[in-house]
Amino acid sequence: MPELPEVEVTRLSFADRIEGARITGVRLGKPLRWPLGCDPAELVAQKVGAVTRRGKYLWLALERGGLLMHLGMSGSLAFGKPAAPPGPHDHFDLVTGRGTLRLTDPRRFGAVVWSASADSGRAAKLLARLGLEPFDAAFDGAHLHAALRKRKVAVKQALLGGEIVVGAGNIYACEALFDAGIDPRTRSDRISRPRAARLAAAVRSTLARALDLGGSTLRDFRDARGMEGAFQLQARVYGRAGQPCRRCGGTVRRVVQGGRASFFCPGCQRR
DNA sequence: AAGTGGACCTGCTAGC
DNA sequence: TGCTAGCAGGTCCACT
Repeated sequence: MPELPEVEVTRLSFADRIEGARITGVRLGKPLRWPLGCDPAELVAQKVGAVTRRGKYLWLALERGGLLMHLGMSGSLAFGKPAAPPGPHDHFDLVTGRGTLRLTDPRRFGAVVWSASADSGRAAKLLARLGLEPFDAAFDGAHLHAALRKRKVAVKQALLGGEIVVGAGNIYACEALFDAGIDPRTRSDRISRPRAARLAAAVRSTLARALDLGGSTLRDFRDARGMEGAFQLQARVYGRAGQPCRRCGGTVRRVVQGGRASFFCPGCQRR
């Protein structure tokens, strides 16, 4: 579910409230993607530091190490005062003096992993392959063009891979390619320099707009305050197969790439 | 080495 | 109404 905008909106909705809070308890539910990697009792009495984001991962700094969190496909975090009794999909509670941070994740593709630091140990291994942050000044047309030229996959897959630029998942990769007028099936090494520049700008503007709108709530995404996103109401192509393109009136198509659905307008997007 | 497909897990929806 | 197949926002890993 959560792509960069949802993760960042989540972060912003609880980071300042949890920072400085003292951990008083930890509750684990069913196993997530990876084991926590430490004795939960070791977390108790530690103070929570800054909450930062790298790609779709959140890093909760603690006094000794920190927690790397990922929301997977169906995860969401809530942070609030009296936490209700855990439901069947609540698999991690970090209880603090200021409230409980709770991970709800029906599919359990998400994770909470302890690491000695963000750039060593388990966190470093998970973050090692990530590409540039989309809002990093270094992510521009030239960088994207050079990176795309080295690969032979479809441009949509190159975006989703996260090794060139992080943050665009299935929704925003489709939307950015629409904005840039590029067919998602175009081979990445056939994207011209000007088109790469348009695509880089489209990735940034798409993610920025989604951030502004609180992300996308397709079914159940909420930020840590329980607020839904509104970007899905503005999607140009994602989830709109068979419907008229909002720009040219043509019919939005759905194809499958790498096992994932891609949506595009054949009239507006060219190879 | 890069590209591809399977794996993980649960819930919801459309169609019979 | 009830069952089933197909689909879903991610990404790691094994295999070619």
